[in-house]
Amino acid sequence: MTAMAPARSAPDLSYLLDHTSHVLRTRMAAALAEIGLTARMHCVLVHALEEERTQIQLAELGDMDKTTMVVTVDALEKAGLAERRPSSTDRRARIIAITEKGAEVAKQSQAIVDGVHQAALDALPKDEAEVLLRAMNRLVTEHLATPAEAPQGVRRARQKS
Amino acid sequence: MTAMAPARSAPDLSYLLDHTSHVLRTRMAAALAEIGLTARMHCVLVHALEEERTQIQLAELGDMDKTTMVVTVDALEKAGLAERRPSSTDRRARIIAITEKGAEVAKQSQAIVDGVHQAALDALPKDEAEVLLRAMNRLVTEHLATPAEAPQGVRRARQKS
DNA sequence: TATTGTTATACTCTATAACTATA
DNA sequence: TATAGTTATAGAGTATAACAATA
Repeated sequence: MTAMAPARSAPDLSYLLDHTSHVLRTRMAAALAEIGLTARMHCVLVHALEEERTQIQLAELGDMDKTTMVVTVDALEKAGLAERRPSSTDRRARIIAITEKGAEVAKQSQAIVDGVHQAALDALPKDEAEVLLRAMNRLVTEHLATPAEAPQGVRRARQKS
Repeated sequence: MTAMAPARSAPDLSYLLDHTSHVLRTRMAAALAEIGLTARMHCVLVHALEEERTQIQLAELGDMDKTTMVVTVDALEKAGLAERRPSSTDRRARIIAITEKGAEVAKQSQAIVDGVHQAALDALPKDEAEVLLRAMNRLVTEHLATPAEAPQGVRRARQKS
C-alpha cells in the first residue's frame, strides 16, 4: 500500500519505510534463495553458531514463534545444515548444533546479507548513508522502539472441535 | 524477524527498515482505528477525493489487487463515506464518489496520518530528519525502486473443483 | 477479444490450542 | 505447577479463477 500523504502534508514516512523495507526484503530473499536459504534459516544459522542455544532461545533472538522455529529447524536439518541435540542440562530442551556444512553455508549467507546491505548503502552519498544509519538507529531505540497494540485485529481463541 | 547481521558485518539495514516500518504501521493502524478507518480506507478516501476515479484506478494508486479494492470500497460504503456511481463514459466502471461525511473523515484521517509521521520526524534532530528523508527518497527512486522477483514462492494455479 | 467489477475460494503465513515429556 | 518442543489447525490476509456485463 502506498501514498498516505498528498500535497501539503508531512512527508510520507510510511511509504518510504514500507517500500524500502519491502524491496530490500525481496532482494534478500532472492539472494539467499540462490543458496537454498530463507532469511529465517540464515538468522537461526548465525545465532546458533555464536553459542549453544536452544530452540526457544533462538526463537526469541529471531523474534519468531516457537512453532515457526520448529519448521525452520526442520528445514535446516533436512538440508543437513543443523542438528537437534539433547541438552545436557535440560532433557526437555534441544540444542541446535550447526554442522560443518552449516557453518560453511552461514559464512556464505552472511556475505550475501552484507553484500545486499552494503549495496544499498553504497547507493547513497557517504554522508547521507552515515546520517541515515544514525537516524534509523535512533528511531529504533527511541520513538519507534515498541509497536502499538493491535486495534481490532484481536486473534480469537480457536473453537473447540 | 530480526538481526541479519552479527558483529563485523555491514549495518543491519534490514532490521532497521523492517522494525521501523512495522512499528510505524501499528501506530498508524491504531490511530486510524480510532475513527473507524484502516490505512487502505484512508488511502482510497484521499485519492478518490482528488478527482473522479474508478475502482481500478484507485487500486493501482494504492497498489492493491482489484479484489482487495472491492472489500475496501464495501467498507467505505457501509460506513457511509463513499458511494459507487456508474461512470458516464464506461458502463462497466464505477466511479467512487466520496460523501460529505467521507470528505470530513478524510480531513481528520489526513491529520492523523500527518501527526503520526510528524511525531516520528520530530523525535530526530532536525538535520538528521532532513537527511533521513533525502536518503530514503533517493533509495525509493533509485537503488530500492523495484522489488526483486519472488524466488520460489510462485503461487500455483488453484485446482478446479 | 479484452476489461471492469464481483463472487467464491484456495493458498500462505502465522498464532493458538492441546499434547508429551520433562522440570 | 510451569516450560520445551511438537502437532494440528484456525484465522487473517490476499491472490487466483471464473463469471457477467460491457467495451
